[in-house]
Amino acid sequence: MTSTGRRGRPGAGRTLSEDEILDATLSLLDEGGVTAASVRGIAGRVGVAPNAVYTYFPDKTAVLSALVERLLGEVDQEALADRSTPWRERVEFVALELRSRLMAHPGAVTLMIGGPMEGPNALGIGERLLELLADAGLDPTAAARASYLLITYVFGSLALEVAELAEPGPPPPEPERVAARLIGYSAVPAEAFPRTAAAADTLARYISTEQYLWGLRRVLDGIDRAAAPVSR
Amino acid sequence: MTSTGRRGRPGAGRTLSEDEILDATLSLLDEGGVTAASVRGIAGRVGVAPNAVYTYFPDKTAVLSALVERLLGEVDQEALADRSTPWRERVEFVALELRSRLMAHPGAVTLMIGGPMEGPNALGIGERLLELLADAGLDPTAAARASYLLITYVFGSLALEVAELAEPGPPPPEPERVAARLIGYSAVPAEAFPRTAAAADTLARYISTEQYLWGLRRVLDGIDRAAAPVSR
DNA sequence: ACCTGAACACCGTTCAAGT
DNA sequence: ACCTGAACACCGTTCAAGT
Repeated sequence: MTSTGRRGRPGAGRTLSEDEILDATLSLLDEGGVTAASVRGIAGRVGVAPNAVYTYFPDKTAVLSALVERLLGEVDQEALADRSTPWRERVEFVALELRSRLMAHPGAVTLMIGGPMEGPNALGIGERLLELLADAGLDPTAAARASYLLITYVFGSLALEVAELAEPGPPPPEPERVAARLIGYSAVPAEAFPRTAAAADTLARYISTEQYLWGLRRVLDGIDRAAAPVSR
Repeated sequence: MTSTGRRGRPGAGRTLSEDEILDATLSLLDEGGVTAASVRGIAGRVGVAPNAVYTYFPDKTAVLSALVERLLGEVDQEALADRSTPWRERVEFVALELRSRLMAHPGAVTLMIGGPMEGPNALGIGERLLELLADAGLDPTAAARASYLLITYVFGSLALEVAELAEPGPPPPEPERVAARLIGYSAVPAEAFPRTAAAADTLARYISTEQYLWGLRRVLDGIDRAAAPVSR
């Protein structure tokens, strides 16, 4: 086949692309977690010497930041900006979308909270959020604070949810139980921590999508109350 | 001086203690960030061969987990359990305490969210939180969810706050500006993201302790509303 | 311009050997 | 029981050399 074969390199011109490197990085991340996404591993997967990666990216963190930006590009910013639906619904929709897209790549969540998100996609989402909160009646100061609160909640939730799977090899197939295990699902001594044991049981029964939405709605309630301090 | 000198080892018996290893780990974490807290670095600091660490801990993650547990032990659980003060004030007090104690060791925050917190101190704090939420009138299911929400908020906030400093060498001395920088303080193109640029300005002006408390109070408002769905 | 081989300064962990 | 030296299988990154 006349595909872009790695063999028989034509003496000049690039045999790779930034996107191919990001593809390889993401697949390694999914298969083996954060530790598997090494420069040497990436190079090996695309069939190139380790240092060839540095032709495309200045260093490893640049590769990972670019990957984060690409994943954030999948978020539907128009849904966030659509004034025909109530602002709370828009937040809930995008929060759920962000969760499902990112939990498909648990290793990437660790990367997101590990560094600042300052690419155009990250800034775009933040900007839409601020517009939306203005729609909700918040003054600019409250909107700034509320947007930061929402970002904190969403990424904090995902970080805690992912923490349990972060450790060995490929991620286990039951992300729903994570929230429960985080507060000690497996082996909580019920004598010493009776309420914790019962709570772990509760959170194990309710799937974590429900928990995620419940928390988000409490946050939105709090923002709502701040938005209308007089009219009620 | 007849201090516990590392030289002239007495042929038998331990020259170290778990606590000495944790002290060394914490100081390395504070001085050089997460990457500086290596097994070889720890061993070097306590004056021992790298593999001697494995006499005291099974592996590196065990060292880090023990350190996390020790830091959580500094939290005043009695303040959380003290029924003579209103439940919201108790949460705010401990949330502020947790923030000041952990932001003194930014590298440790990364460790906390990186893995499950399941030591006795972590479980103890969770248990006190559940008791407190029962005091607030929440049924066990709502209390389980609210406690998870509060944990998410506190550690999510700290994780985002610390993300900016995580990168090189010793942490910069201005943790107050971090929140602002996180959403692009440094170089937000105001033409493309006008609200973000203005919000960054807002968050830069208000110190992040205020932002932290503002968010916490929105969360508490939301929980409060869930606690009393009928009586108002 | 892009890729390679070789090297540098690191990792965490294991193992056989010494006391 | 505790520590050491040496080794193994890795890292990210740099540099001189080749096309």
